[in-house]
Amino acid sequence: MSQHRHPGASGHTGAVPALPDLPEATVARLPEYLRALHNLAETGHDTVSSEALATAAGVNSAKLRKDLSHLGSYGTRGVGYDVALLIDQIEYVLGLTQRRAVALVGVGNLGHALAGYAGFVSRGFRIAALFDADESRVGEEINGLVVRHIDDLATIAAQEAIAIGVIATPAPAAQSVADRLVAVGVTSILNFAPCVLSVPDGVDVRKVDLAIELQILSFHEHRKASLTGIPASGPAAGLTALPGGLAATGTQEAVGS
Amino acid sequence: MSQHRHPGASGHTGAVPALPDLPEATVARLPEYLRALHNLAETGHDTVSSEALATAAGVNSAKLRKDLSHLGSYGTRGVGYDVALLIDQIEYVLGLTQRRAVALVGVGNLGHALAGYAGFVSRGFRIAALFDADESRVGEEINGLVVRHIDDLATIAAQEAIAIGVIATPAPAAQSVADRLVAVGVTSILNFAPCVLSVPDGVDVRKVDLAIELQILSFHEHRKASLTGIPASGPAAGLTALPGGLAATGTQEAVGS
DNA sequence: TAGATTGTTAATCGATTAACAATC
DNA sequence: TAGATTGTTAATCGATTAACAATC
Repeated sequence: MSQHRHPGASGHTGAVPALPDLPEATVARLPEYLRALHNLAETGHDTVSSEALATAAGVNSAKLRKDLSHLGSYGTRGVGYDVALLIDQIEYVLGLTQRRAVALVGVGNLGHALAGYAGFVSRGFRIAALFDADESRVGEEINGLVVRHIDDLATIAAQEAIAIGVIATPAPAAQSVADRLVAVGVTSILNFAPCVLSVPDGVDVRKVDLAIELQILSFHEHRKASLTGIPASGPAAGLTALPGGLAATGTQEAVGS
Repeated sequence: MSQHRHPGASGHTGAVPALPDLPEATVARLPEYLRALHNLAETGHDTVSSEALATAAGVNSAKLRKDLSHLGSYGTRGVGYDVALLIDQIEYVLGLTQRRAVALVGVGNLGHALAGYAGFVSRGFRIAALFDADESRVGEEINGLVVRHIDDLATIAAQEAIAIGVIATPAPAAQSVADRLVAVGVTSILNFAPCVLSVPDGVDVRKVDLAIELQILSFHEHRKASLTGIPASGPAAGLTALPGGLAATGTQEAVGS
């Protein structure tokens, strides 16, 4: 991840070049492009067309070009995009030129797994501290890190310059944990607890609710069953031919592998 | 979860009433309303206004009323919504009147945690089978279920009427697992592997990528730092006052707790 | 030059929101 | 009836998409 001067920085007065005001939908797709680009780089490609990159990222090429156009113009007409340059660009925009420190709160079932998740480390982050409110878990070592008591959050947050807090506690504890994270200056929270968090302006919260994902899929199962006229309780309904046009959930489109 | 006849079922000819054609954005919010309604029911409320329910679900009331209007009219003007009735309604639409069987493939770090995740069971699902390709993991018992070899998928899928497949394998294995799931009739897949899956029309895929969530937060951290003129590497930037209008990420809005 | 592919335009589509008439 | 709150309308906003001029 080399530092890369941002080209959209015009006559801005701040000490740091302002980032382009990217649409949220674009921001959410940039990490997917980045992942696809790393795959391409590893397989020896140094140039890629919008069509090929779009396929690898599971979007259509018009959307990809539109998204990239918000970053500035980094393609070459008639040729495509330089893979290494585009990686640098996207990593710069996403703020991945520094490895951000993550604090994980709640080392139960899910928290344990997250603490050991290699993808966090390989994609730009550093798990800097683990916390729990349960004394019986404090002191346990997970993946080379010792679990601290949540009361030590302030001390450790200052030491480690925590940029992002991850909440993996039960729902009833989550708001209190969020309040503590905000109090020590954390302005980005990833919440795995199934509840709504109340935070001040300027704090970003993203929520991942595993049961909700299944419930959304359940709706589509139910809908497919009702369309084919097969009773919703019938087994093996999935083997029946379906009318087209149902595949897209807004999450992924079918693409050639 | 009582069976509830769907009111939007007009003169449809199929054996099962057709579901209303809900906007995807609405479908994605219904589970959040359902969770909030269950909380309300548990705390003794039998009626709720759109304003109160919206707050509990982290959306504004206009959006909530609009969403619910797609299901039909279940509120009473001047009074609000009947909590129990609305729970039945939403559970019906989401297809949660039956407990759907889930097959989980990949019992590594994350898969282990998912296999023990209580939220799946408490919110309408049944983990019916665990699979792995690694012989050393086959036979292990997790949460009362024995891990089977992925080659046994066809046999067990037929026995258990698997409705949803969850992929928690490393990325290189995910496409092959998806192909196998589709081959045995699974038409809904939740993918935790960081890669794009190629599936036929009629198969729904939702993707959860934990690193992508952090990268989106990283973008906003980077952006906040650039706006305040504080170098992106400076610690404790979060304690600085920020210009307003930055809180919403499209994922959650600030609400009173 | 001819072929390929980007970056941009403009049309379309879907989602959000405020306001308020309907109505309990 | 008066007050409260829904369901719907219409305006606005943001995202998607196809098409193609620009240009390598």
